[in-house]
Parts: sequence; C-alpha cells; structure tokens
Amino acid sequence: MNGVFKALNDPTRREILRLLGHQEHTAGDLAERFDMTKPSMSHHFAVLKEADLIISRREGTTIYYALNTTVVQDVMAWFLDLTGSDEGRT
Amino acid sequence: MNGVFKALNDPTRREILRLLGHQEHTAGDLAERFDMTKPSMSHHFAVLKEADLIISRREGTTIYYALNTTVVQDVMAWFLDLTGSDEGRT
DNA sequence: CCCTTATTTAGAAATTTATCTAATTATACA
DNA sequence: TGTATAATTAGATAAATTTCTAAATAAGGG
Repeated sequence: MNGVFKALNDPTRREILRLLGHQEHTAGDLAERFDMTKPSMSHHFAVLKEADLIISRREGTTIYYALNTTVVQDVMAWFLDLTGSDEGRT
Repeated sequence: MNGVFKALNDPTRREILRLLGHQEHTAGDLAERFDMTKPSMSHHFAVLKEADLIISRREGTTIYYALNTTVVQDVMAWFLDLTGSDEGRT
C-alpha cells in the first residue's frame, strides 16, 4: 500500500492514471501530452508500475500501458475501511 | 487534491487517520501511540489539517482531532471518477 | 504572578524525490 | 550488419520531506 500512495503523490502521475482510465496508451503517446522529457515520463511510468497501478505490454518497439483496476479497487477498499468497519454486524 | 495525496503519502499519517476513523483522539493520546517525538507528531497533524483530512477543537489545553469524513469522500469520488465516467448514461 | 500540563514552532541534519542531459537497450527491417 | 524508432537507464542537481532537540505559546490553578 505504501508504494501506491507514493505513486499517487504526484500530479503528473495522477493525470497519467486518468488518461489510462478509459483506454490504454503507448509510452510515447502519454509522453507527448506532458511538458516534460521522455526520460522523466519514463520514470513516472516506472513508479506507477512499481506500485502495480499500471500494467504494460510490448508490441514491437512500442510499449502499451493500461490501468490496473484491481489495485485501484484496493485503494478504494482502504478508504472504506477507514470509517466503515461496523456495518456488517446488522 | 494535491495536499490530500501528499498527506496520505506517509504511513504514520495513514495510521493516525485510521485511529481517528471511529472516534476523536487528543494530540497527546495519538502521540503516545507512536514511537516518535511529540513535535514530529505535531508536524503530521499539521499536514493532515492542511489537507483538511482532520479537524480540531480545543478544550482547555487539550486539542481533540477528528477525521473529516467529507474530504475522505472526496478522495473516494476521485477514484471512482478515474474509471467510472460513463455509468450515468443508461 | 509563577508553575504545570498540553501542544506547537523554529531551526538543523539526513533522506527522498522530480527533473534534466547523455548514453544505452530493444526491436524491426533493408 | 547497419540504421531508425521507441523507450529506458545512469548520473547529477535542486527542491521537498521526515525527524530530532530546544524553545515558545496557550490555558488553568494556587
């Protein structure tokens, strides 16, 4: 969970996640949408991947990134758990 | 939203939020549950307050902290928005 | 007014992070 | 093999963060 919150603590990375929310994108496609060098963007992809928030697949020289919705759900569950621990008791 | 994610990016602060999930606690009560000095804990309270994740009230020399559930809901909404933008269309 | 308790503020040291440029790897293809 | 394209790794620097000790503030009571 630590890596997830660390990954979320950056506006560029949060915007990347938003772009990946509805469809996958290539590294290059994502990179050109930001005012930042490709190596910097590549670093952000690495942090997101380390947190398991995104998954990647290679096709030739191109890498496609996609949101890992499972981990997004895990974060949601963490927040629900913060306050909602008793509602299962009837 | 930036301050919220920044505040969440620390295990001590996340544990504080968890402790405040079900009832309010005083600064001193919270502080003694962690292996950290009071000034360090006070700093964490300040970051959480800056993010509006907690609210405080003073009673004499004692300060009580409580979770601000409104902002917690805002974060949840942010995550829902990440993937779920189309479900309102029928 | 002085003392005690609860808590925060100030300032410093060590660590982590974001970003850049330059160099490298991976893949495809003529 | 040589070249072009897509992307990452390496190394450096500047800025932000966590934690500590020491000092200060706030409130209440004798």
